Amino acid sequence: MRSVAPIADRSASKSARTRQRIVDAAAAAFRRHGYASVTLKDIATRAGLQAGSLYYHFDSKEDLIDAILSAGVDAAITATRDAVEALGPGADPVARLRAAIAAHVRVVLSEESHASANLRILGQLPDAIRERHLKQQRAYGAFWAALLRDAARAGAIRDDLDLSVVRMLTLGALNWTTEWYRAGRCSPSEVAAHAATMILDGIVRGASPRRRRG
Amino acid sequence: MRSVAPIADRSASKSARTRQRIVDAAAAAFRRHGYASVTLKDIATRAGLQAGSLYYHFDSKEDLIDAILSAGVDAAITATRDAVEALGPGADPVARLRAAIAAHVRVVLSEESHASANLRILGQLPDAIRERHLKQQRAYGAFWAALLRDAARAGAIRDDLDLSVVRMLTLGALNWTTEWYRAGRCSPSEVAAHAATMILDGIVRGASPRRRRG
DNA sequence: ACGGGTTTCTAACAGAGATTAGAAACGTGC
DNA sequence: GCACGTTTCTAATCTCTGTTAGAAACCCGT
Repeated sequence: MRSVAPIADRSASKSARTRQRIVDAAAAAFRRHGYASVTLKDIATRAGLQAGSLYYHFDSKEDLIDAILSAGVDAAITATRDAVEALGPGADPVARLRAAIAAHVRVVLSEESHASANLRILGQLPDAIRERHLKQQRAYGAFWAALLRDAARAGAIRDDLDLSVVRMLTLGALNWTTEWYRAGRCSPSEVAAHAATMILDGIVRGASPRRRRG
Repeated sequence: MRSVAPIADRSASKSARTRQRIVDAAAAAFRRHGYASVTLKDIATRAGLQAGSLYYHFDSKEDLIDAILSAGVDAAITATRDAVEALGPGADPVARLRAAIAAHVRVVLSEESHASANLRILGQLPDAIRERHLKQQRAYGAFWAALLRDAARAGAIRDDLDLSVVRMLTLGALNWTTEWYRAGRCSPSEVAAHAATMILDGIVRGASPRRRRG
């Protein structure tokens, strides 16, 4: 029997800790090599186990993927919403957008969260798995749509734009960072700042009024 | 023996035409399903052949991938450079950027070119294959770097930005369109226009001086 | 030290996919 | 109608991966 497997903390059962180790190993492998080239043997080795032992913790490879996908989107949702809400209820909608952009970049580039592995393999999953997680992703998309809508209603956004296209382009710029960002040359925060400037104010010289961060 | 296989046109040998059919089928499959979930049998079926017959035209699956990758980056390079050069030598550097953005989006969203398949599978390839094509991709990156550098030298770009970060964020926004764009709701040109506006001028209301297209 | 539940290992199986060799079919100039 | 080079098919091989069953090792309270 498999244990109930709550989120693993220090006091958790051995099983829960091993399970977490497996998820981490898998996420790390996926982040580096994509979905299909990673084998259960790879994951097990990284986690210090034999391939067959994974089946004590997960019913199948798909089950393992599911765990990572959920954790990843969850991390993004939580991080972004917290960052926005930390500004308080009456905050400037552009400042809220800036906070969301920064939070998204940070979580996507962090190694601990599984958001990066998530993005990396999203496009590679069999349709069956992807559909199982569509709802969660839609929720995240709706969150961003609301951010943009509020900003537009406040008159902060130019009115010649289709907000859903803007949203996809924005998230694209942010998500793609996982493909090229390597620690060292510049920090995730710097990337986030660049992204916010570019998306909100544009790269062309010529003052757009809002430049300071909230 | 395999024939020399030039680019296939109508007058080409039967072999060359079949080869092209295979490449097209493979690119279409990759664009839809990613790299590893596409089997040689799938590709062969789409091309109207048996799996084994592919080996008359390609030495291996990797060889086939290589053909698609080269064609894809080639298409992007050609399309973008042509669009920029069509503006003439003395064109406004921001207009050149706008043209490059539009051309990149168009080629990436076109079904015929293999650029979309290319992007889709880039992150999923075994390292060996990817490294073989790094040089070509670097060349494309250098082209964009030059576009941005010229614009910056002309004083058209705000000076608080790291241009290589801007470049990656920009290409990210454009490349990610392959993940969400579906024909119907709006045209690739509209997406391109939104991307250019967002990247160059920002989405926040408040006049940035350059809005008209070249 | 013992016993029972928990966790991991070992050694297999089944299926799929890339690849190959050789046979068949095709097409074309004579 | 034939011979020969080209193109495709068929059937088999070989390797790899997910998966499973059962044996071993581990852990811990008594």
